[in-house]
Amino acid sequence: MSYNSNQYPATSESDLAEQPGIEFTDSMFDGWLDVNASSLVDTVMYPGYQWDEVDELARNTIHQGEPSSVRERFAFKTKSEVEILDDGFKWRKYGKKMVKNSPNPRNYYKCSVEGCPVKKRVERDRDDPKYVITTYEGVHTHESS
DNA sequence: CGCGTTTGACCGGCGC
DNA sequence: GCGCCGGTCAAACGCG
Repeated sequence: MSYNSNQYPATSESDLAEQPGIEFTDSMFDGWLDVNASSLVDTVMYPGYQWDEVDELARNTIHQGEPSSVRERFAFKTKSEVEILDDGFKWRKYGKKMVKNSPNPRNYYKCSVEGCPVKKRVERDRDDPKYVITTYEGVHTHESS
């Protein structure tokens, strides 16, 4: 599969809106925005919520998805002081880069479970530093620890 | 020792 | 090619 590097990973709300195959609805700010489940890129936004306000079902959806519509990649953002959100998995940081046109670094993490291919990256919204943008990639090959 | 972080090097894709 | 840019590697280091 291939991705457009100009549009992924999303680093702001407008970037998300520009991703191909994504259709936004008026319910964007009501909770999960589940878009175009058949797309390779599922994008979910959860603006303005603290991580611990995200309900259990939503958290599970983040990491496992439905077998019939596996979520390969998606991004969401939360209003948060801290960037390390406890999502129930163990992560090992393996990189940190400054990104163009943003004063904030992007951090790269990989799931520490042997053989599990899942990665995530975390960065602050360049337009509104109160938000943390988290992008997950892949599906765990195991249960959360 | 075992595991996680830090950090500069390295690499591949792409536009010019 | 060459340089920019984003992503990854890995050696050194930190810490329980």
